[in-house]
Amino acid sequence: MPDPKPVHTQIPPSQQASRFARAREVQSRALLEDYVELIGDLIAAHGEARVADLAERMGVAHPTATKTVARLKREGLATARPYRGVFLTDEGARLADRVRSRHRTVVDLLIALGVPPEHAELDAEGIEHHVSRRTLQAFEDFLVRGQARSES
Amino acid sequence: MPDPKPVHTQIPPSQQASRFARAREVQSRALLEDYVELIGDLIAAHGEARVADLAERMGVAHPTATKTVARLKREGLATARPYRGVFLTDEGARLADRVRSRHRTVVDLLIALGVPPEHAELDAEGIEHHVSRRTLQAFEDFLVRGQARSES
DNA sequence: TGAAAAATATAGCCACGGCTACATCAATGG
DNA sequence: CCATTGATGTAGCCGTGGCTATATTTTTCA
Repeated sequence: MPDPKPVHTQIPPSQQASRFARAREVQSRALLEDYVELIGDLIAAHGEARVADLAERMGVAHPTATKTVARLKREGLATARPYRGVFLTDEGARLADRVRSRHRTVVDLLIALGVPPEHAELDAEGIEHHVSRRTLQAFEDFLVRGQARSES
Repeated sequence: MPDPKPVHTQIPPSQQASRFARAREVQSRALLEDYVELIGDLIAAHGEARVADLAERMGVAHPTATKTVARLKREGLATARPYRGVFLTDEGARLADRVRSRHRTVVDLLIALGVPPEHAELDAEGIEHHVSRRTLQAFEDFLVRGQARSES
């Protein structure tokens, strides 16, 4: 039975607005993060990232992938020459590492909480982008605590 | 030091694509969920939900709120007559309850993991929409376990 | 009561992220 | 070696979700 208490109206409107604003801002970065991570993975696995592979793995048509790559270039995260593969800038590579690490932490946390692994992957794909540094730290601390306990 | 192992390329492309597809699908529902919850809160607090209040609390201009309300009507979640307030259909009200309850669970979980409350609210606003039934259940079970321990 | 103010609606713009259809380039193999 | 095929790029459409500017309706109060 859900508690009908109007949680949201108990805080100042401006504060609530800024929460939503942040969520929107995160959302606009999420796609770039996913692409950057995927590009990094493909380069590590095959030495290059082709637009066709990006499209297939993202589950979109290739013009969509091309467009997003253009945006990555605009944002200084990737480089690409026509009909050649896509590569990451230093900044893009750093972002890819952070994203990959955060992704793993989120998945590990969900699994530690009892979510089945495949399910954890599914949910993590959306959740991860909204996990701030501070929250990520809390996740890592929790995982370390759990590990210490299981080792004792 | 981030582990360079290409997690993402170790699974079949089609499976990876469906994860992203799901995340996109969730995203398209997220805004509706936020509005429905907010409308429910405003009605509970003030007896009605005005477009101006929705806009202020969502942190958008009011034409944006009007447009979203139109979409809520199309989706059968809300009703509204011009220059009158916005109200929820039965389906909208049920959704609002589910969303509100899930929101609280996510916030409680984050706090239980050591995230400062205000920070928990901030991150939860984005995370909650991606928490599936299965994962939500795991969160609730974890919270119950923690409560049982603190009571003993 | 009727004019000013506030709330709401409408029109039209933009960027993003999907898509299909079509054009162009590159790689392969007959 | 060049023609076909596959990969990539380009054009142009759509819906969403922002915005500003302007019209309209409702409310308020002098």
